[in-house]
Parts: sequence; C-alpha cells; structure tokens
Amino acid sequence: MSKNVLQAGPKGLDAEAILQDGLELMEEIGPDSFSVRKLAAKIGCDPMAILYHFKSKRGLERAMADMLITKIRHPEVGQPWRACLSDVALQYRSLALDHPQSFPLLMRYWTTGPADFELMEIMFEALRKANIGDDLAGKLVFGFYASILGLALAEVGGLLKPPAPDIVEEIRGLPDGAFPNVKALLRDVEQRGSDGAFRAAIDVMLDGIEAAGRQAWQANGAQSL
Amino acid sequence: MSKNVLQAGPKGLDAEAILQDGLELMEEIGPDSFSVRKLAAKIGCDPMAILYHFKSKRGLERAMADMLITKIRHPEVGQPWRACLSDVALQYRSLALDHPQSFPLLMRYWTTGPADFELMEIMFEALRKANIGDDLAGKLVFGFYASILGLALAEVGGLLKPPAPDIVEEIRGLPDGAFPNVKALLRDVEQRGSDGAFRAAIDVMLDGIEAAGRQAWQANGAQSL
DNA sequence: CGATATATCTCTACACTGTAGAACTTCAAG
DNA sequence: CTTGAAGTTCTACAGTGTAGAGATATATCG
Repeated sequence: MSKNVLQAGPKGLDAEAILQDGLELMEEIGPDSFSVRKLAAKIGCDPMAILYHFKSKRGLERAMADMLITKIRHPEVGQPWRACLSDVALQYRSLALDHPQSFPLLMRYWTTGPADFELMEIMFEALRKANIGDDLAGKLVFGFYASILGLALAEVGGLLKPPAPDIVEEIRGLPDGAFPNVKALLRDVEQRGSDGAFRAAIDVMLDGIEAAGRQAWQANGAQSL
Repeated sequence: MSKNVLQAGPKGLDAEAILQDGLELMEEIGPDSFSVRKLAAKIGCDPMAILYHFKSKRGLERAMADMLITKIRHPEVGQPWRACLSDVALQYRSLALDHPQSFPLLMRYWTTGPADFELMEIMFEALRKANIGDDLAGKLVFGFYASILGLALAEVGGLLKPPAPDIVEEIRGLPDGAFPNVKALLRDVEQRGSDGAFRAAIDVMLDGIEAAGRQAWQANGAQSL
C-alpha cells in the first residue's frame, strides 16, 4: 500500500473557510485546547497547510479575531447618538454571548484592521452629535470601546456568574457578617441573570456623556452671549 | 559521576516566593513563552515541584493573578465616594502599567478570592454614598469593575498605542479622505500618550453616577413632599 | 532510640504542541 | 515542453504539561 493517502498540490483550500472552522472548533473545545493540528484534522488537511496561509498560530488567531469583528454591523448614521452608541455596545455583548470562547481573542489582538477604524469613526460622529468637543471625543472613543469589551468579556468570562464552588466555600468560611452586600449581589445575579449589569454600566456612561455635552453647551452659550 | 545532582526531600520551597518569581518571569518573557519548566529553571528546582504546590499550570496562573490583586490597597472608607472610586480605578491602571504582561491574567481568571469581594464591598458603599439605590448599585459595582479592567487592559494591550506597522500601511493605502477623525486620534495619542483616555472614561462614568444619584434624590424628595 | 507516616521534591516517560525545511503536485504562462 | 510559482504534504525537532513512581527529609509515636 502507498505511504501517503493525501496528495499534495492546490486543492482550493479557502482561507475564509479555515477561519470559520477555526471559530467553530474554538467554541467546541475552548482556547486552551485549541491547536493547529486539531483544526487541520477537522478540515481534513495537513497542519502546515493552515500555517502556509496564516504564517503562524498567532497569525491564524489574529485573523479569527478579525473575522469576529466583521460580524458587527455598523449602526445607521441617521439615528440619535445615544441609540447609535448603545447599539454598538449591545452588538458587542451579543457577539460575546454567541462566541464566548473566541471573544477573548479581541483583547489579545486589539487592533485587527480597518473594520475597527470605521466603527470608531462612527462612534466619533455620535459623540460630536452629543456636543462633545473633538479633543474629549477622541479620548472617549477609545475609552468607550475598551469599556464595552471589558464588560462583555466579564459577562462571558465569569465575573457575572456565580463564582467557583471552592471560592463559595471560602466565603462561607468567613464570619457571618462579612461582605453582606456582595453576598446579596451574588444571590441576585444568580437569580436574575446578568443582563442588567451590562445595561446599567452603559446607561451610566451615556448619562455621563450627555452631562458633559450639556455642560459644554452651556459654557459655549455663555461665551457667545 | 552521580546520576542526580539535586536531592529530593523538603527544601523549604515557598509558595509565595514561587509566585513572585513567576510574575517576574512572565514580565521578562511574556505570557506566550511562559512555561513551568522555565520557571523551575529560574528557581532552581524540578518543574514538578511547582505543580505539586499548585496542582496545574492553570492553578499556578490563577494564584499569580491572586497575588497581583493583593497589591491593590483598599481606599480609605472616609473619603468622598468619587475619590474612592477613582482611587480604585487608578490603582488598577498603575497595576497594569507595572505588570503589563501578567495583568491579562486578571481577566482569564476573573474571580480569584475574597480580596476581590472586599474591594467590591467598598465600592458598593461608595455608590450608596452617591445616593444610588442598592439594586442599581449592585449592577454598577460589577459594571464599573469590568470597565476599569477593560480600560487598563486596553492601555497595556495596545489599543491605545499606535497600531502595528502593517496595519498603518493598510490605512495609508486607503483613500485619502477615509477615517479623518480616527487618523487624527491616532496622531494625537502618539504625541501625547494615552493618559487622558483612561481618565476621561472614568470621569464620564463618575459623572453618570452622580447624575443618577441626583435624579434619585429628586424623585425621593418629590415623593416625601 | 528505632519504626512509621507524611509532606516535599526529583526522575522518567508519554502524548501533544508549533513550526522550519524539503519534497511533491498542480496549474498557468512563456 | 519548459519554467516557475503557488499550494499541500511529509519529516523532524525542540519544547510543552503532567501522570506516576521513586527518593528524601522531617515529624510523630511506641
């Protein structure tokens, strides 16, 4: 019998299909167990064929992160600034919930390509509509984006889930009166889910932006009088 | 010559010292190259001695994350709520700047132990002082914490740094008028550093909290009339 | 004192990882 | 038909986490 079953030569391996399979595999087995060899087995090709297209495992992961971001659709520019910003935020949240295992790639490889920049440009315009000056708006674009990702990662990463059993045990061992509020919080989250925390944080940020815009408007109005 | 130079048996290997060396090593070579074997070489013991104390590499990393968090000192309870919250935020920021390579461990292992809970309890009290109701305060504790970590990670992770050369190249290739604002932003960040973005985002959140507190106070005042 | 138990540490071995380098196949252009 | 490039496979190697067994030191008890 022949030594090699698979033949070499081009067989139309598609980079995009590889990434799709990669994201699927990562959701199945998690980022720790994810390996180029397993992905190759799933696809049915040699591991090195994958590395040929993406140079290295890191390059593959970066490209997977990029593909994740392209699943965010841009909010319509016409809508009010608040709707625009919270739309972006909620989209990232559902992206995280849909891809809990691969979402952390987005903070391993923060800037992945022009897709990010287009989104930031839109957020910048929204902040302008909120009467935020260019200087502050620039900072807030980054800050808002980073906060959103932190919130979404916290939600799928476990901050908003009941802590691991051994830690619960650790807390039970403490004096009865310790951490009354946090204990109540955890009970609450356990019962009602973590929906509210994300929204509450976003709302507070948007309120803060609104306040800053109003303040700028008043200062400006006083100036022009 | 004898086969084994090192002798077995207890030699006073200290768990805390291992973690300290672990954090040092991670800063030196980064999380990707970090390995139990290299840490053992640095310490001068067998790799399995480390795993004996921490069960697994993940256990080691979790303990390292825990040790990182203990470097946060609790804000004094007496000070005004704004100072308290921004104190916590800025401490996390400098922790990230001091340990850029190991800081991401904090979002790989979100809840690490009672140290977290004590901090959250303090933040909860601060929010109460800001006249936030218990229900909302609970959500905001999580939200604020997650946002802080996202901001800090963004800063050391590269979102607030000029993007990689190949991506810059990609942007230069685009039509001249594309992304005027984001381009200006990046230039700005490059020149003046990223200090402002973190502070701006925190300030906006605190403003939002203040507004929510004021609103609650007014509603409460109207009720009691 | 000696025997035993327990905690700590080392050694060996195994399956698995990323990837460099060479060989091979296909296809298009000259 | 030749040449060359692009795509794929094979081989090999150094490095990884860690299970399991053995070695050693210290504490406990008769």
